Amino acid sequence: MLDLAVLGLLRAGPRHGYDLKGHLSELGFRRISFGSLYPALRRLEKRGLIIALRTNGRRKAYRLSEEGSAELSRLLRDESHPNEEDRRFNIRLAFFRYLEPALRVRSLERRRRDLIDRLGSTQRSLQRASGGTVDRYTLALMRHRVISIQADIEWLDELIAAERGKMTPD
Amino acid sequence: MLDLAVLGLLRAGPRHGYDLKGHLSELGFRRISFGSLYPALRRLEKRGLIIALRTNGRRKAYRLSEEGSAELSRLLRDESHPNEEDRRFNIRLAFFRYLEPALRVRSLERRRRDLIDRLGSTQRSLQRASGGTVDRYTLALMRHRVISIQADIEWLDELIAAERGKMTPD
DNA sequence: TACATTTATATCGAATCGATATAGTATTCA
DNA sequence: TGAATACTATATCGATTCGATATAAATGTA
Repeated sequence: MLDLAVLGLLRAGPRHGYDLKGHLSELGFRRISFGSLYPALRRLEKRGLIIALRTNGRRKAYRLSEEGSAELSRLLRDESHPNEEDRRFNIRLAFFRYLEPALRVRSLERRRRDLIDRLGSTQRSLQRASGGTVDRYTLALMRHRVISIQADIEWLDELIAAERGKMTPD
Repeated sequence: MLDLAVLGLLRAGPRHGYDLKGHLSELGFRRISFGSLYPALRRLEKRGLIIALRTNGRRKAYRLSEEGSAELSRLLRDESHPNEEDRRFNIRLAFFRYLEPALRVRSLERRRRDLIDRLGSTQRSLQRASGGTVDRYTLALMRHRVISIQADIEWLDELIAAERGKMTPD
């Protein structure tokens, strides 16, 4: 998942570790730690997906290689994750411009299906729980979760509509 | 974090691993894997916080010990996590009934402050980004994040109001 | 009876977290 | 000027968590 984020950021130009962390925070992925970021960079370098450009002093900038660019495309396209994690979808979305336009709607619709599933199961457990079995905090939590998922679905619908509008400008 | 969830669930009575996983899913924590759950159970058992009740066959049920109950209280009270993870707050909320009532509002207000901080920094990076530097997907992501955080804050305000209303029923 | 599904525990390597160490560079301000 | 403080930057460590997979008993069903 970090691999995806790192490759995505480097697509726009070379950056060093600390810099990447800053940009990840800006994008909303605040909780990615250096303890995963630096190992990820070495991992990607070893696989030849990124190339270290030694700059002044200790600072090491990395740039995306050809293979790295190909791997980024592959990760963005990747449909092997049914019921993908929220964070992973968000990262993919942040680099959607690097995904072939034709695959974008497909990807958004898959996400929509996942959320609809999740909404269903959350609503079912809420119904089971409403029979007086759970306390008010748990109930509040479950209700809020339903509302959040619904809001996410509506937002996705807007994204899908916008994407369709762009595809067939009639 | 899993420790908190496991202790919280066992507070209500003995359960075995698979059962715990099911209840965690019901509560909305769907992505907790057996690869973390079973090690967590052994960890907690070794610390004497839970006690294995060997039932029929391979099935192992666990019950909360006195020390486990104390540790649960400690974890629920715990204020050593500034800017706590979303999931962790949600787990704490799910077991709020085991937190001393006087500390509940405090805890909710701390969460509110965290979210206000987060809203501020998200809005600031959105503003920086609105200067035409980022693509529409990233922008959509950032805007949605702002709206989600605002919704979370409003929901928290309801919880706080309800909690206050319960405290001073005049 | 034979087969599939569900329940249940377990393990493994890899990824990630959270805390901490280290050190160079900038800023502040007495 | 020099000392203290904050920020930039990379790195490492142990513990936790993930995701995939293995195994097998119990249960459903054709």
